[in-house]
This record gives sequence, C-alpha cells and structure tokens, in this order.
Amino acid sequence: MEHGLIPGEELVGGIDLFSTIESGQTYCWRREDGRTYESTERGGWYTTVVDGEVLRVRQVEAGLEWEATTDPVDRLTYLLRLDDDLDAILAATPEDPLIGEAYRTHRGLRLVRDPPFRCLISFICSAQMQVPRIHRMQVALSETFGEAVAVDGETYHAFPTPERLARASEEELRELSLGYRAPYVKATAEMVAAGEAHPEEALGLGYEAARESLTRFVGVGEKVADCVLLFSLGYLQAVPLDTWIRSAIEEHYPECDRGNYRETSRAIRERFGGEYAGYAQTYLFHHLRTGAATA
DNA sequence: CCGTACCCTAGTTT
DNA sequence: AAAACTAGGGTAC
Repeated sequence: MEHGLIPGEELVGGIDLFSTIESGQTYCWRREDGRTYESTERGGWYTTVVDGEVLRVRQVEAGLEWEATTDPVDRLTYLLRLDDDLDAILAATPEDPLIGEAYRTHRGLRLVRDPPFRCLISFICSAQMQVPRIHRMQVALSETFGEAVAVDGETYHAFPTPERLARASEEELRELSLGYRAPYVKATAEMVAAGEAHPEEALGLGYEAARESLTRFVGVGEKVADCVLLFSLGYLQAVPLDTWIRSAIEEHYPECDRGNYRETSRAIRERFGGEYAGYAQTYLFHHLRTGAATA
C-alpha cells in the first residue's frame, strides 16, 4: 500500500478523527483493535473499503496519516468532509450555551459523506438500537455478503452490493441479529437492485421533498431519512430527531417542540441557524451521548 | 394523527 | 441463581 500524510494545518478548524468516526454518524469504518465503537479509547487505524480500494487512516500529531491501495487524499477529503471550513460553520450557529459547550469539547468533529446505499442500510439497522450494535451489524453484513479484498496478506471486506443483499434471505439476515429490521433491509435492497429507486435520486430535490422521497424505502421514516440526507447526501441543514435530540429539545428548547416531526424539525433547524443546523445536531448528539454535557 | 407490535442484547431488578 | 423486566439513535400497519 502507498502511504502519506495530510498535514493538520490544511484542515481549517482541525480534525478529531475519533469523534468524527465514532459519534454514531458513520458505520463504514473499522478499528484496528476490533472494537466496535463502544470504548472511549482514542487512536489507532481506521479502515474502510470503498469502490474496491482499501484505505486506512489514523490521527497523528502532524495530521492524518494514511495507507491505501491508491492515492486516497481526494477520497478521504470527500468521505470525512476535510474541505469543510469548521471555523466558519461553527461561527454560523447562533450563540447557545449547550451548543457552544459541545463545539468546544469536541472541536474537530466533522460530518461525513458516506456512500448512499451503505448509509441507507446502516440507518435502517439503527432503529431502536445502540451504536456498538449497529456497528456490529454492519461488520457482520460485510463479512457475510461483502466481497473480500486481499492486500498485503490481510483480508478486508467491502460492503455488500444491493444485488447481494436482495438475494440474501430474511432468515440469513436475522442470523446477523438484525431482528425485525431484516425484512426492511431486504426489501430496500430489492428496490435499489431492481432499479426501482436509489437514495441518490433525492439529490437535487429541496430539503423537505428529499426527505419525503427517501421515506419510500422500507424501514425508512422521517428520522432515518434525515440521517441519510445529513450523513451521505450533504444536506447539512437536516436535524434528525432521535431520542437524544428530542430530550434535549424538551429540556433546553421546549419552544421548538411543535408536536409533530415536520414542524419540530423546522423549528429546531431554525434555532440552530438553518444552513448548518445538522452540524449543531451532530455535535450535540455526540456531546450528550458521551455524557460530557454540563450546560 | 394515534396506538401497537416488532427483534435482540446487555444491564438491572425480582 | 435463574427468571422477569427494561431500554435502546423508529417504522409499518
């Protein structure tokens, strides 16, 4: 594999690789030590397979060190949004004690751009599920149905194609602990494999129309649709209303609770400054989930 | 728009 | 100690 470095000074606003990858927004990466996002231990290599290419990245003092089968700089920049100007984005959020604390505590956390189908499946799996178990499901899916890629004596697994997941039986998927999500994953994979629908078709639509369009996939409601928009399709204004954010709204922004998803979503999006509201959501989610919040 | 069923696992309570 | 109970990043019907 080739290797190289992306200097830290090129990343405006910095980078916190641990927070970026293990904050529950992406399930595409695997830790060197095999842990599945359940520890608070930082450091080490993260590996993924995208378009048949293996890429590995870790945070070092000088920046991001990488190893890959082809030069991964453009790909890493895309996947980890290394071209986002974090200083400008954070500055665009209205003053707020809780958000401010989250920004200061986890400075360098970036949103991601996961491959759309993979993102869609991982968030269908996320329903009523905790982060480490969602990650374990994605690892199981890759190892069971994903193509193996051998590099330097190591074997890596790509994420399965829509066609392969469509061919899997519901029973096989249940064996991977997907539970009631198994038929959702299969049905959605069938829709994509058949060319009936693709998550990328949401691109180009206005935000709310895009969210609506994603809900045609089986197992995808408004919350999961918002996750795909934010973590894959670049709709940075999306604010997925999960239980953590809902309880934060109840406690800190009660005036934004409008009783239903659509209106509450509009209100909190406005409260978080609109264009980059999804950044505030992701920092806040990570901040609450790690138990670091005091504000 | 509202209520309920749905898998599964780890952690807590009887 | 074994068995209930509970909750965890929702969605379909």
